Amino acid sequence: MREGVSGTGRGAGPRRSQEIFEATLDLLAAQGYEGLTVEGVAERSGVNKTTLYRWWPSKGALVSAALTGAGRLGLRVPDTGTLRGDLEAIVRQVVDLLTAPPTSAVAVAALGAVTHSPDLARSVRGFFADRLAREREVFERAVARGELPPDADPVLLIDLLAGAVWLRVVLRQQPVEPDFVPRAVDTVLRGAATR
Amino acid sequence: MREGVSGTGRGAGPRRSQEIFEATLDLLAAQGYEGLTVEGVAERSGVNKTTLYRWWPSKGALVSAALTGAGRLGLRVPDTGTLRGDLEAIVRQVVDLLTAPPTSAVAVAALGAVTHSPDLARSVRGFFADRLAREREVFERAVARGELPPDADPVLLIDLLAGAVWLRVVLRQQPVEPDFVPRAVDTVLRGAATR
Amino acid sequence: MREGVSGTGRGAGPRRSQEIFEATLDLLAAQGYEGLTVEGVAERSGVNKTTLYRWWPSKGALVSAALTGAGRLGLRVPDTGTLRGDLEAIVRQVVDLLTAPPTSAVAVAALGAVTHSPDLARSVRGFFADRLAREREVFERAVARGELPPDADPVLLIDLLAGAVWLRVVLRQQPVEPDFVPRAVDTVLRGAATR
Amino acid sequence: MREGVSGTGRGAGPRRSQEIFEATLDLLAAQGYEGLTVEGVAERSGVNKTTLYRWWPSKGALVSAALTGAGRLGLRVPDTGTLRGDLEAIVRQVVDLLTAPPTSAVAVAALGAVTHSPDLARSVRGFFADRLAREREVFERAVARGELPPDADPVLLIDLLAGAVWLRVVLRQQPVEPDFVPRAVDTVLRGAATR
DNA sequence: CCTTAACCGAGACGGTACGTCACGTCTTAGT
DNA sequence: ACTAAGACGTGACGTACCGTCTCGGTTAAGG
Repeated sequence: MREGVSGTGRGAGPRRSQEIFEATLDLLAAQGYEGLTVEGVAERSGVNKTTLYRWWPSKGALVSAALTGAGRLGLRVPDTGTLRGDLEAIVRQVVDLLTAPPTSAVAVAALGAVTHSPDLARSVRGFFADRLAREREVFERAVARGELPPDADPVLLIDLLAGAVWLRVVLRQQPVEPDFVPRAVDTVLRGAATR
Repeated sequence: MREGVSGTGRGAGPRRSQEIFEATLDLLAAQGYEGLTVEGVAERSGVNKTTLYRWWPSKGALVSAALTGAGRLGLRVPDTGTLRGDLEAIVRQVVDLLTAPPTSAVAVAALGAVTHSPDLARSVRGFFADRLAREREVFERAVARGELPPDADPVLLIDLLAGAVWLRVVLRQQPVEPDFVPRAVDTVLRGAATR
Repeated sequence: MREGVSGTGRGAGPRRSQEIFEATLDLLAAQGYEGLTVEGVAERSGVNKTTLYRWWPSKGALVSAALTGAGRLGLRVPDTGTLRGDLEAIVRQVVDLLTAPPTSAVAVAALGAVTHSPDLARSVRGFFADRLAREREVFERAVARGELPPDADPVLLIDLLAGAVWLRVVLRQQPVEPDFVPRAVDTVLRGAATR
Repeated sequence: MREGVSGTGRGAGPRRSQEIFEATLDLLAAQGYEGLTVEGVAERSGVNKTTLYRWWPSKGALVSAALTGAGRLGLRVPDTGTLRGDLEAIVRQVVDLLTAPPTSAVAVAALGAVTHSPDLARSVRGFFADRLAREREVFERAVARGELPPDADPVLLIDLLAGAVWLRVVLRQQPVEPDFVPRAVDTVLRGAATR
């Protein structure tokens, strides 16, 4: 008896999805998006190359599925009692995501490959939309507490903060000093609050 | 500055550098970084593949040289009389750089390829350092005018603003609404000024 | 005639044998032996690939069965009253078999594939044995009529004539001129009769 | 010293043509035409697969070149003093070609693959044309000796004899008895001479 | 009519080879 | 001094069929 709905795969994916996803992300982390090959994933995951192509038409689609299906890159929504605390926590998470192994390699490679694969781009859009949706409650709490005017734009704040981290870490490749997080949050927060 | 001594190539480049650079950037714009091939550049620029390899060891190095050598992607430092005006001009330039053809394709491709090529990464770091150096005067004028406390951090402000644009345009791939620029500048500026 | 006992399949063959055989021969004629694929036959005959493999272990076996089971490639034994006339009729039939559409494609492909499949080779051997057995009566009549010495070797005569056709049509790929048949028969016949 | 015109290959072929041709024919003999793979030839000849494709667009073209370029399958034109003797020698050569290892496997495979590859077919046509041209002198001598009427058709005679051998050996796969050769020659010769 | 055994469809899979593309290296010769 | 021409080994691409397996239906014969 194959308990539950359907056992191994719920009709959407090969039998060894897990091994495949893990192999994909491992290799992505190790060699970057360009260095990632479908053959490599096949070999490492013990699956035949044709099986991969049967399910995903391109490298981008495979990586995209691996990111979604393997559940790394999660966001824990903080609740520290103050908007400042919450934002600092969020920004710190972003910094960690992009700099702390082992996630960083995957995250940077995946996000950086947005320009290379429409499939991946779609997936990344979804990733951000999801994040934003979940971060929204932080701002709702802040508005309820009176820390933020009701017409403040959470998306803008997050874009500013997360964008700064990306620019610094990935594009300018400059280390993030310890006081970067509070200073960034402080600047943005004042601007938003004194509206 | 390449004027002076020799015209064509002063010992540091093949004879048809210009054609090569243009072919490189054209193809980069047309097909992205991954789709760009050395063979393609050779063919389009009418130069032999061997010649390219003689001068640049990798695709990244070639693109990097092309970006520097062809002088696209320039920044005009504004002077509108107010910090707000200057920042808005700068941010608008960034938005244009990433969204307005024909530069946008090159810029996005090149910056997005930072994760793929150390050579390119170095080049991009230089690009940003150069930009920041030239933008500095905007902030000096603002301090002189009293619009900004002397201990404000220009780099942080630029990172926030430019990073937000990148995140929105490239990673989240959401169109930039008309009022994005003033709103972003306003938020950051208040935060910085009320320090 | 397969009526009688069971109609569809009397335990020796899949239910849709006819469709399968026809698909096989059609594809054989259209694309040659090498171009013929089991998957193609499956698709065209509306039968599952597994079913084909359940009944025939190889392409050769399938083609072989198709040739036997579909009853194309028949030989009508002539009786013109003279050995010369009979032989000319037989040779002409061979020429037609190898050159006149639509049978020619199947015949050439099948016979030519003898070198590729033991199964097919066996089948072809049977085909020739059958032909020879039925042609034998032509020679018996000729002996009875005194046109041929009783120790003449019919097999040799047929080999010479049919072989010449094959060599010319398939190996040398030269068109068969109108007077080829009488000239060939004449040569062989004189040789045999003057023994 | 690379004597003469151009050394290894006279502009028509890769550097290791010989190894390639030999590998091709060996594998052809060992596994037949269908079993022959380009990758196999590449591996065995120590040459890369792409190199093979650079020079020959298909398996047929490769085999064809190998047959021509390696000079196996030669014909020695006999001169025994009588037409009968010459023809018997020729037919025996044909029998040997098709039955005696190691040539037989190559010959049968190559000739049998005529139905599979236009390239090969062309090559085989050339092979036969060449043979016929060289065999012609046998018949000229016979005419000069008065053994054959001047209007006899050598091509027909050869087609009859060689065709019979092919039919028997390859298609009917029946062993060639010792007296087959003289009997076949005798039959054909009487027919031709009593013209 | 109902069972039961033979037959079939579907879908996934590991595997081999295909023919192609671009890589980066090398040699030879030419300008 | 620089370049053209072009052969080559190499790795990966994405595809086509191969032949096999498992599972869950369908048929249709025969009690």
